[in-house]
Amino acid sequence: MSNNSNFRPPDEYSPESDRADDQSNFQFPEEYFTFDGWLDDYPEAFMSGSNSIQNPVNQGNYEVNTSAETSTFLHRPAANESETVRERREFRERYAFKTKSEVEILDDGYKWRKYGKKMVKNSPNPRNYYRCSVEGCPVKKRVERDNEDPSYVITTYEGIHNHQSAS
DNA sequence: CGAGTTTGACCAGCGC
DNA sequence: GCGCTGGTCAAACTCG
Repeated sequence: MSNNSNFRPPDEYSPESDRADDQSNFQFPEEYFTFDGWLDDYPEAFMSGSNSIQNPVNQGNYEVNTSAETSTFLHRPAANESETVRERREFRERYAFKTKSEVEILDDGYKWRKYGKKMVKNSPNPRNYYRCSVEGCPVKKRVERDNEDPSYVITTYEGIHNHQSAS
């Protein structure tokens, strides 16, 4: 089991190994990190090529590949004036990643319990809903395959963990 | 037997 | 209202 207090991005996974503590077969995918969210606050750090960005969701650090060729933003936030405070807050607590992976169960250092699955419009792929299995922790995530390129998995985190990495 | 998953039903928000 | 859509519930089921 890992006791890493920092968030570990979902790409820290290899199809050969689905255990958090078994890194023997670990290898980064060629394009291993993309991220969404907080375009207002993070583009400079992102574009400057720094290797680490503070994760606004849980205050951990992501180790990121910030090269322009391999990084893209997903779901640019609506930047209209009518955006309400509530909408803005909701957005800030939501964070999405696109990861090249053959499997959808990505080990990110937390333990998740699946609670739903849904076909979504305009996509042949189902969306899966997970909740952090730590009691009282409000964090949820959604996992679905990229409609455009099914070799990618899009993981959307929502909420802030009220505990350190579990499992 | 307990924990997690599956799956259809249910619900709430939104646009018409 | 009404229907569509996305999100959640929960009973039944599976698996270790």
